[in-house]
Amino acid sequence: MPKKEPSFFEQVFEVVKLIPYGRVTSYGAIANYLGSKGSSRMVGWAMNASHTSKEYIPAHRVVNRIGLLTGKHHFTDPKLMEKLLKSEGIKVKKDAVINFKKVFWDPNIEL
DNA sequence: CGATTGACGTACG
DNA sequence: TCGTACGCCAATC
Repeated sequence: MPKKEPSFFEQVFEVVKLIPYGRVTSYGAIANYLGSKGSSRMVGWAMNASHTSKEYIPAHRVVNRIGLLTGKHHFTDPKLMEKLLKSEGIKVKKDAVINFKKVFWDPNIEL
């Protein structure tokens, strides 16, 4: 009975999948885009559920507001997150995104 | 159905 | 400037 309804997660997934190559965004930005600004924790929850999602969610492009890779430990391999980001031209140093402000992608503005 | 959790963010001391 | 406390809201146990 594949009766799935549009849940909070799907909205987060959609936005995350819309993140362009070589760009990153923050949990708060997504939460704000969904209208629930302040509920940044929900975005984190959604990402956790992304593992169960049928579609691939580039969660490595989502970091916290300071550009810190707080969610790297939730990946199959912690170093995978940095590797993917570096692979997209994003420099990562000590679990932090370099030039975060420059590569930051805000759905509220871009969309 | 109530309590707990959670990959954040902001406020306050 | 740094550390701690609280709020957000939905999902899971």
